[in-house]
Amino acid sequence: MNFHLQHTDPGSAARAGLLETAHGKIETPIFMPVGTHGAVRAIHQHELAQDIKAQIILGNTYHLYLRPGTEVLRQAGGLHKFMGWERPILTDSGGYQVYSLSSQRKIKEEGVTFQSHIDGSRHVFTPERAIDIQREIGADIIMALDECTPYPCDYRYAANSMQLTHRWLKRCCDRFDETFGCYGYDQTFFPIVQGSTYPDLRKQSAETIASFGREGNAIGGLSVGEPEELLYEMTGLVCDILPKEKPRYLMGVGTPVNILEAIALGVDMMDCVLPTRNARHGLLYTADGIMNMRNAKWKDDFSPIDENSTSHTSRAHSKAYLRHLIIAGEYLGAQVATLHNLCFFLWLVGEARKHIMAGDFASWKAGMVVRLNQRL
RNA sequence: GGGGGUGCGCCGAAGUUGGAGAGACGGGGCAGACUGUAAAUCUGUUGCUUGACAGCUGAGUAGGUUCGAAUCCUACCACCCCCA
Repeated sequence: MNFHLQHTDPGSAARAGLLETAHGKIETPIFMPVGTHGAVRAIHQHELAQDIKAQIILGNTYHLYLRPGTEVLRQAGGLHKFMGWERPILTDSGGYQVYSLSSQRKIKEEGVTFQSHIDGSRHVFTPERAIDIQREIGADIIMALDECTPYPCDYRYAANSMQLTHRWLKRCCDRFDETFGCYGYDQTFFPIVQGSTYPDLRKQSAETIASFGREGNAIGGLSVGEPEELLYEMTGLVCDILPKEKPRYLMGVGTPVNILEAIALGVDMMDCVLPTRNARHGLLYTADGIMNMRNAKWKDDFSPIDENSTSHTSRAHSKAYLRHLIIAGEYLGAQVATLHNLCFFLWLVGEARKHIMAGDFASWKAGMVVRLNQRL
């Protein structure tokens, strides 16, 4: 992997860069659609590439390990071939499931024991196993196994959890460094900063993670319900410590405003289920605010869903029609809405990048945030 | 034409040996939530008035019996079933 900064914004910590992976280049800052099971819900790979112009997508180690399983992925020649996606993929390690499936897992020094949400069977994820599975999935960027702490989280727990994540990181690195990609191309490995919402822990974690000297670094444990001020405070604090010349990935963020604020703080990569999940639930993001398509006020509004969208279906179909599809529970409603939201998120980071290159990101962002916060 | 049955909420549907229904449950409607996806999910609300307390109206229609009726009686109306 290779990363080089192309431009830094004079009015903020924002930067534009180019990330090169085994499956192609990524222009940063970038938003990465989430495709947990080897599919971005309601979107086909063709649309993902041609319409949305996604440059990289996510897969999930825990979910892909349970289904279809590493044996199938190996036979397929890796996730890229299995799903027919030739561009970069990043896999989350399962660390988020330590948080989201907290009721059915146990954390020990050795690793995490999960009870499958599918059939109740027990599975052990050690740091080594998480790396091995991600080798078999074949993602371009693979993540350390961490514990994504919940919010709120008491100091003592946050500190102990962070130390455990750091010890796991050492084991992940060792395993990664003594193994190779299964399919003839290189993979890269990102460690993850934790420390909950405690500045001293975040600082300690960021310094520890930076000391490992990996090719990129991630910030985890945020956007789990904490106030946005804390999200920004922790992100800014950590970005100031993580090396400038390496990509920074803020995990699980966020809303369009969150994304612009994070970019301003020096974040290069983000992912979030919000554009896809909310689309399925009828919530659309536009440059002029959010629209709840289920609201009765769209019932007879035959104007385009969003005349400025880069999504052709958002320009071709009316708000009234999309509302009808969503209210009627038609699959097409989820497809059109998801296509819309992802096109918007990719458009937004693309614009952010243009303005960073042009040197007027900060002022452009200030105006956009006001527009984005509107409710249509 | 004769016989039988049913009739309350936006819809379907509980409940009554006569004793306080704004009335389970489901659907629909309206609104909200969703941030490294156990989510095409979840939550609230859904007679009228009030910010709330509270009050008002309400069991097809009109009468009757009774201390008291959605529940019993009579007539009428509507719908369903059977016979002709």
